[in-house]
Amino acid sequence: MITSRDVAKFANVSVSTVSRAFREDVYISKEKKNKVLAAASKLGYTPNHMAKSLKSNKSHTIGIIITDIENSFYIQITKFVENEIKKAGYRLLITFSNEDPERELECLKLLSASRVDGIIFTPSSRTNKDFIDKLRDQNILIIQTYRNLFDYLDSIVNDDEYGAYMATKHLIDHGHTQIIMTDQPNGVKINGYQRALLESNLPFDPNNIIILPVGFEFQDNLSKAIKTRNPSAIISGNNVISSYILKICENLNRNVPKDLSIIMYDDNEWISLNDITVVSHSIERLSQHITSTLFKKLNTDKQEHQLSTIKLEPVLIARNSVKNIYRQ
Amino acid sequence: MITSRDVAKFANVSVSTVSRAFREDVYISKEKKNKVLAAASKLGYTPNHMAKSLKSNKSHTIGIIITDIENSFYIQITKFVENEIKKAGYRLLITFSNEDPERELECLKLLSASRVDGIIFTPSSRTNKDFIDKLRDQNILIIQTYRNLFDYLDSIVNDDEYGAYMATKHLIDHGHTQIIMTDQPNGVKINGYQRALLESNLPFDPNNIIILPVGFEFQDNLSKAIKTRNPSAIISGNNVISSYILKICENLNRNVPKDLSIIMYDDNEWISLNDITVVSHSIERLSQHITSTLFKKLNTDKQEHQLSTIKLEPVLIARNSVKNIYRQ
DNA sequence: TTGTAAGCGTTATCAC
DNA sequence: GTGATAACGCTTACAA
Repeated sequence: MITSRDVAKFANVSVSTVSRAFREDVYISKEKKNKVLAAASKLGYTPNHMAKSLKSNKSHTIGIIITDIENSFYIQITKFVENEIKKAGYRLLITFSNEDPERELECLKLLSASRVDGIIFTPSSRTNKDFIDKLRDQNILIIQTYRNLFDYLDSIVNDDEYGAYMATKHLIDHGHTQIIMTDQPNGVKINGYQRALLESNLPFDPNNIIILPVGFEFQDNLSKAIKTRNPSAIISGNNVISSYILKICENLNRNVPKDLSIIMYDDNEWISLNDITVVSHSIERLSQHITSTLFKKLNTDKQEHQLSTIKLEPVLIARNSVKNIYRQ
Repeated sequence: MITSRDVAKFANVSVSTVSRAFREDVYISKEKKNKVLAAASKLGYTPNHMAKSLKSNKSHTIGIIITDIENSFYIQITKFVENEIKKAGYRLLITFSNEDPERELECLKLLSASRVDGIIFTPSSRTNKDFIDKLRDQNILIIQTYRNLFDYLDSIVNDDEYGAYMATKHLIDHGHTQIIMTDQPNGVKINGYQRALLESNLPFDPNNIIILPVGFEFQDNLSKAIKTRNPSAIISGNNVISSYILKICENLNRNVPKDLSIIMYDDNEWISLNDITVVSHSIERLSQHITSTLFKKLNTDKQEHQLSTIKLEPVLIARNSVKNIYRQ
């Protein structure tokens, strides 16, 4: 392994000079700096990030826990965030929890072991509260995105309640009354759904709600609900559920929007290509709020921190997956 | 920050005992181990990965450079690989090159600074050869996937040449002669395309080839080619190009497969939902070969290493995006 | 402006 | 089985 000592020897300087050559705002002559950099390049030396962090007690690393890698929404956010934090001289350590609290704990432990300066994550549940509190005690900044499950942590979420309200309202306005609402647990979409029904004096039927972790059971329940309850419309809680719905429609031979109207959550390329109406969140906006909140706190004293809970309003993009029943 | 010293003090043992409590196959009494672990848990201590690595000169980290995060193919592979290496006690450091050699170099430097034990990457070009050679000199294992651009590096690739041959042959067998072939630079698909034409005594027209980095210029050229050359079929080199093609078809009002037949590369959910014929690679198989190659080398002496170049055969999944011109 | 040396948190080595 | 201590590669007072 090439160390700063090797470079120092090669360039005929001390190790501290080598160290100085690799940082800004530090006293070093142009001449020596160039000499060191040339030697480093010749030897293929890169400063050891771990030794650096050990000394400075700052890893300059942000950890992110992605709950669901199949959901392109999270991937997009990760891409934006990585880009932003790289500009600020940080790196991103990406882990996958798969919406499983046990794996989430593993991720948290890995990030803790890596002594990350901050963690961005979508809590799968409140299961790991104790460990999260310990991390906070150790001055690790923790930001929740997408779901706000800990009221003492910063959060940047989409206003899903309002999104669901808009979607339900849009369907009601087009004459739908039998609407199935789907989502994963721990969401607030159902509240918006209920509110819209109430406002229009429509009955709320709990059998029209499918809230389950994604997986076979979800697909099965959904498929049965479509067959037996014969709804005129479905609202999909996220990208993964969306693909279930389209699969089921194909299997049951239901045409969208002739036999069944659909509104999905989280726009993407194939949803747009399939001309499906969505509740859309701006990924850029969400990502920007995440990184700006992160760096604001990272660069100020802990005493001055105040909780920031940001809720971003979605928009409804009307395409052609909702039938107007009144014009039948 | 909680260190092993804090835990040692709390549990009334030495730091060495704390260290021993956190590893297997080492002499320590059950009693002390439990005592230490309890203290650690109470204090919220996690061993500092960086200090450990610094000492052991092993980061137990594998780096991966994802060329294109928009391409779900790479995301799937990353997911599998992460899972596998985690089982082996390693962690995955994920970086994004965006097919840009300059960013690729940044990624390589970051991974080098992190002293990863191995790197999995799809080379964007041969631009960074010098730096890659330096990394190899420093005993960092480097594996190429998807593209084999360095003949002295291990590689696990799909047989794209054969895939393109199959796709072209399939189209020819269905009566197509005007076939546009698309891909990103540095690929070998064009060779398979040419071979299939040759075998069927069809002329090879270079104007039917669009090989460019993905982006606006690509879309523009492709759109023009479809309008002016009026091909009966297109082969898409990857997921990203695939979405361009569908967008263009929509804009130009070409129905698939009535007006234009399409074969895509790399199967995924929406391609399958849209009933499009694909050249498909098994992501599981590719990932397994990557991890098994990785660990085989990681666990043996460098002297015993021999180059492994694995080429995986794809399959053609015929769906309904190719018109049979003979049956017109 | 440059060099010397201590120390970051861990583990390996060696006593006990 | 357990504890003291040196060392990993780097940064940073402090000295020169």
